[in-house]
Amino acid sequence: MRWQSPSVIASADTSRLDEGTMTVRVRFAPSPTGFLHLGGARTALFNWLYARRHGGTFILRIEDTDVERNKQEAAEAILEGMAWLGMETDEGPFWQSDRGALYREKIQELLASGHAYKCYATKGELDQMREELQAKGLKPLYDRRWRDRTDHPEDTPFVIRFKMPIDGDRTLADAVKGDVTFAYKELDDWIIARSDGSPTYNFVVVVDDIDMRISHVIRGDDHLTNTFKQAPLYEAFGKPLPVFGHVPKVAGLSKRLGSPSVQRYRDELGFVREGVINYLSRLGWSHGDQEIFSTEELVAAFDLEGVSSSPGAFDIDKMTWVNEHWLRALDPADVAQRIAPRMGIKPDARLAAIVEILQPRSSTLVDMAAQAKMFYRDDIELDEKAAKKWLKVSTGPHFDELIPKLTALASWDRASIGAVFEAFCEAHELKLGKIAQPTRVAVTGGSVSPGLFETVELLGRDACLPRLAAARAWIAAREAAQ
RNA sequence: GGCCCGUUCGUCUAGGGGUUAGGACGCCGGCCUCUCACGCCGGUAACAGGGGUUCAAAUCCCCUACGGGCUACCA
Repeated sequence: MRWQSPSVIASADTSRLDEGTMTVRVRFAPSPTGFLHLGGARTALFNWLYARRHGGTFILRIEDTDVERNKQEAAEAILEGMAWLGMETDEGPFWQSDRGALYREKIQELLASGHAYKCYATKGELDQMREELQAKGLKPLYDRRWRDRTDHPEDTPFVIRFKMPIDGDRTLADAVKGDVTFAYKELDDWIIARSDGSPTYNFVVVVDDIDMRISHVIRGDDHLTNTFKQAPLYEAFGKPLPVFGHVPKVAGLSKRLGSPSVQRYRDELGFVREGVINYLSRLGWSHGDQEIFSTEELVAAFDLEGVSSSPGAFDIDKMTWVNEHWLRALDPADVAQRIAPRMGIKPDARLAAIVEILQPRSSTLVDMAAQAKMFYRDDIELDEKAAKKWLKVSTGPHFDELIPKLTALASWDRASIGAVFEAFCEAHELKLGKIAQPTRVAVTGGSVSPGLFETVELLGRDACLPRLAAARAWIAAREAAQ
């Protein structure tokens, strides 16, 4: 509980620091300028987990005030991505574009209470002021020239600025970063409403967070300094500060290409949601040495103290490993449901059985679907290298003996099939490999596949017997050519 | 430039005065074995640098370097 240092309590709402009694209300507030990428998904996840952990409320707010840059399909993709990951929202989505009346009302309130004022300085005037300050090597902050003026020019455009404290320090107890101190002289009276009357980002965030009674603001650490602009605003409204937790952003998510959407990880790369959730949760958060977490385990274990204060890098190899784990842990019938659409078929018991033998050797659904296709082909092509190596003339007699026995099998199941091969090996004092590999090549065309007996079983009698006969013919042809 | 935040194996991280600095991914080697995988066993590899404080520093303090953020009538 590093945020409970005495110097800090004085500036924050102490009642909210008591985990036992407070009501947790958190939010994820994306701006719909792009799709939901992994970084955003992680921020959403931390909030969602925190809410679930504490029996709180998870709120979704779409920050679409910048009409120019917003795209409807982006907002929909964000919603869809969150739904896929299983992060259901308790309230919302709320759209900031619907909330203009509230913002206008709050701006008037601040004007009336004297916490904000109209600034009639023109853009040119401001530019000149900044240039002069910079020429003197000073920080280009607004000089508050209209803060205390009482005259109001007619027909002159104005912006509305918030009266920030002029000096002094502020220490905020960040739940992730610890105590952070900032000097007010670094900040100026920032604009809360533009000359067209529209409210600015830092203002609407606070209005909304107050209105939605947000108790914990868990967001990217690019907002850390914004927090010091926002804090006095809470006080101007006479409201307590929420607990802030600034999470370091994820590094290494391909900047040039833009980071891929979660949908791409799902659709093109074939990751399962359990794997994505598990990987994302562990990127920048840890719980001892544990690597594998089900969503339920995450809900039980997640806390802000385990969040690292330094940024982590995205690593596709580790994400793939986590995904492999979940792909194997999932019920085969469930996985069959997930890969069937990728293969253009309907899931059934046979596909589930195929999934089961592919689970230990698949990294992703894409990978698994590709391997499963082998079981749905009408014919095969013998791999030349494999055939040359394993379909030796000497194996001809082996096939002659095995084919009738397999043909005579009453039940085409892996145990019965295995028994045929084992009896054969015992009778001839051969290692299983001597006959398993030639058979594998005969029925699959290549030298790599899941276990032979399962493969033969699932390929089915109708596929295997003709293929064995064809391989026998191939050997005969080879013999004749010698 | 100013301010804020950060820096433990290649990567994710544990550890917060006394540890052979632990785990995981990756990589390498071995075992298992009908192939490929899975699994199991083992190996590789880190406290950014410099000063302090201390009997003792990866852990506390300061400086430097590097990385990131903020510094808009963007969000």
